[in-house]
Amino acid sequence: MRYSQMLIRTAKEVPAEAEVISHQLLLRAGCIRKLTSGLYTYLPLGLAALKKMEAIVREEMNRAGAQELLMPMVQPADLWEESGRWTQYGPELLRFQDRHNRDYCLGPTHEEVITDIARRELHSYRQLPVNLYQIQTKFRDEIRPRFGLMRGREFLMKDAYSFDVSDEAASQSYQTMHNAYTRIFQRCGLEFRAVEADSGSIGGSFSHEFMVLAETGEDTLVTCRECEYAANVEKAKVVLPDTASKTVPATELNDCTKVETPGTKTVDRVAEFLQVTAKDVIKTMIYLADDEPVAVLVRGDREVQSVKLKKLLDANEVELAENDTAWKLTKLPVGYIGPVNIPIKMVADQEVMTMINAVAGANEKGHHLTGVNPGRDFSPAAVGDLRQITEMDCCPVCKGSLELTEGIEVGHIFKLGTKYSEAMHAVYQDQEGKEQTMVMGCYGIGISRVVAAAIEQNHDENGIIFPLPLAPFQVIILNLGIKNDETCAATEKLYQDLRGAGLDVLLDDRDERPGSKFKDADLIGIPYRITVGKTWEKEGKVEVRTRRDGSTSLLAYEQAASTIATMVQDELAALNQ
RNA sequence: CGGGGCGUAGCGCAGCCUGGUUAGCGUGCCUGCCUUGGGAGCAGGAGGUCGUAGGUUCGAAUCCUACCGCCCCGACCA
Repeated sequence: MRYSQMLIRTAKEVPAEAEVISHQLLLRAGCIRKLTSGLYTYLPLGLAALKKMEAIVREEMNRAGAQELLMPMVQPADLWEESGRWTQYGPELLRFQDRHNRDYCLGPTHEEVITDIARRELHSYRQLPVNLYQIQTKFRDEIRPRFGLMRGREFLMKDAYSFDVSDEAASQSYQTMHNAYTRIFQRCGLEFRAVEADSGSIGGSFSHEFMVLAETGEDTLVTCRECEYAANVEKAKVVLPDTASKTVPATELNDCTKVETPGTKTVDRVAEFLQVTAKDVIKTMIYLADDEPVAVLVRGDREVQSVKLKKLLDANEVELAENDTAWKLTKLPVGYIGPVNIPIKMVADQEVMTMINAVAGANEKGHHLTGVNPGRDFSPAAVGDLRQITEMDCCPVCKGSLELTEGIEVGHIFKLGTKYSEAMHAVYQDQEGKEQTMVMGCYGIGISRVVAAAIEQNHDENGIIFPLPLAPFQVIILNLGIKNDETCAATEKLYQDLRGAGLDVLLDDRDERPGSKFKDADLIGIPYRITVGKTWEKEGKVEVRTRRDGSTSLLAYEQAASTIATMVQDELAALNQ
């Protein structure tokens, strides 16, 4: 491609609307333009990167034995009613009607449609296993789209669905996809982790998220320094140290006593007032679980992990109640709520049950209780792992030390089980001719989000640093002697030679000053830059510069094309192990 | 859906409080000269329903009302 003919408009200034770096750089580099909130046009340069990612995914999915198909983006409501999700799915599902007043939605995901295909097309165990995938635009009406391509409403996704004869076979399919995903992100040249994850509203029994490590990630993951354990904090299991389960003789238990604690609405204030630590206080918070108030107990220095809470309560939605809401619903004094004789449903983090002679709210304004002992003074309706894991906790697998990192979720794989196949009657006949329900899995990759994540992870003050496999162009040639016919001929030949070698090349043949060309080349993040200018005129040499580390070397013009072609091919091959 | 902020040239902004020439600056764009290894310089030029609708007024980008759009916060807390 010739720069002079390509639609690339770069900008020096940072658009006011962009918050995160990938969004800023994608706009500045002329990769995307916003149409409206959460909706973006991919300009030629951005599309080129997107296509690179798409190709890698397609190649690896095919290698793993999956077959590509393409499903409609518009889906009829009746399929969603069959699965139960028409009512279950929230306002993220964009619903609308056609001219006949029939209900439809824009597909945020395609379980219903694929299961419909499966039940129509797959009837025998001989046809299984099958893994079908598509690369499609999805629409999710996010509450608050933000961060450009990271959380748009419309985005490009690869979604795959596997159908198996049994749970064991489904596990095999799951593992195949786990391996394929690992290869995909390795090939992209991204630093990533596969972590154990909560399976969320899609349902199912087991799932992993693939996280690109970047400071701006919306997710926090925990990894073990000693073993392979890695999990999303929403899921990461807290194990209590053995010492926590010791039994205490009844004589060491104090009586439960009410004390006056004016003006101590926070844990820290109470602890200070009563000369204890936050670890001695039971924190009681009022959550709304599907609009029902629930008291949640954690130790004073801990934080509730709402995803864990949601799971324990088997609720669709949990949120912390606003102060006045809590008061309206429970008539309990916020700041002085405690577990003893509490009139509403109560659940507790496992750790709370090991506390001895604790401090807790007395359910009376300005008063707390001391000498509170779980079991004797209160009994929660349920006890479980409810709190957020910390770096002070130990690995649930090997007891090693843990590290917390930020990550961007770019892939998610689920073992779905029979949730959809049962609801929608996707069955096959086994060897005995008996009807069996298919066991499903589903596997997504946010193609457009990977592009954003790649930039979040790979950039500097000068702009994007595209990893070679995702770069819209692998090489950019700068013609700095645009007025010199010989220089033009030389860049032209280099351009043709590199293209002949199978590389994606951008030839900057614009009549611009050198400074602009250097700046643009840096900003759009092309991994290799070849400069043909004075040094070529004088010595017959061209300069090759690596975008990532800025290292340069001079090559004899005659060797340049073959040398660079080899560099690019070697680098790609190394990632493609 | 609540709270806050912002809508003025492609982009970044000033002007608005205190209404009054032809609405301005930087950048980008066009033309010419000059320059050519890290976003040069000079000269000339094009480009605006001041988000939309209504109101107040002799007069509205400016004051009032409604609507629309965009951005940020509302996700570590008892």
